Amino acid sequence: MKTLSAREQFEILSQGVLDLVTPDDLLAKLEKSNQSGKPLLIKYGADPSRPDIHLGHAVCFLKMRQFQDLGHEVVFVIGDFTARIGDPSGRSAVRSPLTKEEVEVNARTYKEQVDKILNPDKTRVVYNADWLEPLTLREVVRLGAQFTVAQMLERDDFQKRFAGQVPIYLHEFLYALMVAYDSVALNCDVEMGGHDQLFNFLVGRDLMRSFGQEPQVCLTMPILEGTDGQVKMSKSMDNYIGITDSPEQIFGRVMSVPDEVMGHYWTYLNLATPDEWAQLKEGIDRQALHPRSVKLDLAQRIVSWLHSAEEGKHRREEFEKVFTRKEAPSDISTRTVSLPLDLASFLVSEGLAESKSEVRRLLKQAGIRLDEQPLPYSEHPTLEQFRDGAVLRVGKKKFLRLRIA
RNA sequence: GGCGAGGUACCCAAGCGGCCAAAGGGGUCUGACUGUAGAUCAGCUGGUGUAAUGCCUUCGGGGGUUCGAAUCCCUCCCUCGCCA
Repeated sequence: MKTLSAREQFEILSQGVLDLVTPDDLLAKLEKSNQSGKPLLIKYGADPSRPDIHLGHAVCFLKMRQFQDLGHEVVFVIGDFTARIGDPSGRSAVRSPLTKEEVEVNARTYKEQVDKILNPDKTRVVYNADWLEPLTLREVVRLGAQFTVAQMLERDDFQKRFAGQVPIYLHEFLYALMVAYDSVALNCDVEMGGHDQLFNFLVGRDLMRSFGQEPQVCLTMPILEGTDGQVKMSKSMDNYIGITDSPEQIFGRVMSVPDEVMGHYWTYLNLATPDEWAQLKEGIDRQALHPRSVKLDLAQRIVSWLHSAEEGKHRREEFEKVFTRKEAPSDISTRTVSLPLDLASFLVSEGLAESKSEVRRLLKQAGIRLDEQPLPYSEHPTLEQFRDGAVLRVGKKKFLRLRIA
């Protein structure tokens, strides 16, 4: 595999990248690696407090996979030290510290998910507590002396919070230093992540230099918007598509992505080259292609990738059946009930509604249907009689088949 | 340490003794229209339900005043700013 020249590798690796600091450094490192036969070390910092990996992360992982396919090695740095301190990095909510056990469980989950995309043989997992824990205060202070407060405040997130009078804790500055020190401890060649991590990466670059190491190349990938098309994909915004989500979920979520950002899903996730996407886009623009069908293709591709081609095909058929032709899905779970049925309690216990009040609300708005007939509102909704095997539908997406005991 | 401004529901934010389960945005959810998208329009958005100006939980925590407190008082905790 590793027959490509440094220049050829560079061409592949620099594709789709958002920041590359600096291209020359990367090329030089690739050349050196080619000569010595020693693979480059690609660092990726993983946050063990959030073990759910979604398509936003996948953008980076796909790039890392390319590195691996060219013979290089990926190191996952599990930020267990950081997680056990509790890191508010960015988000307004200060995260609560995790126990050692929680970190371990999360790290394992993390690895399992990552293996869906990366080559497990070329993926190493390390824990940053291994080198951060033994640091003495003296050493920490010396790290701090490498940077000024003004430098730290350069970070966009800090700036915003400072201006918005939102607290910034002192240890958040240390957090950037710790991430940087990880690079020193590993003496890595490349650090990868989302664009929002660029600041931390650059700190790492500086710090490595002051430790007399060859500074790392900082490589960031564009940030994939969440399914709302507004802000970056993240669990906390609930706009994410998890790579271990069910095929049905993935398909539905992809379809809910606004057209405007669909191109990012195609290109960032390597499902189409920029040229290929431009063609699709052009087809949509002159109405030769329906945007819905392009999105259906996208959803099918993503499900096929994360699950299987059969699943992708099946999900597409199901989707068209349920939402285009308004039929019930073929695989609805079935409940056997006895009459008369107290609808409110039933829906709550089945998890189809949050509370009985919500059931009443839904009824008032004609949001609950039995065999596609909206059920009328009543204070105590009760089903006296219905067809055996009737389909109960709550809102758009929740279905349940009812059998009479 | 001193002075000042704040802490309200999922988020932002009004309220400053009863008409407050708490205005207004945003978001979620439902319906219409659609391409399960977006935009638009309409509605809903604490729980319970003997259906009601009911009961329970909710305006940072605790205590108090009052027939009655998100609103007044005391105390504690937290955040922001200025000065040191």
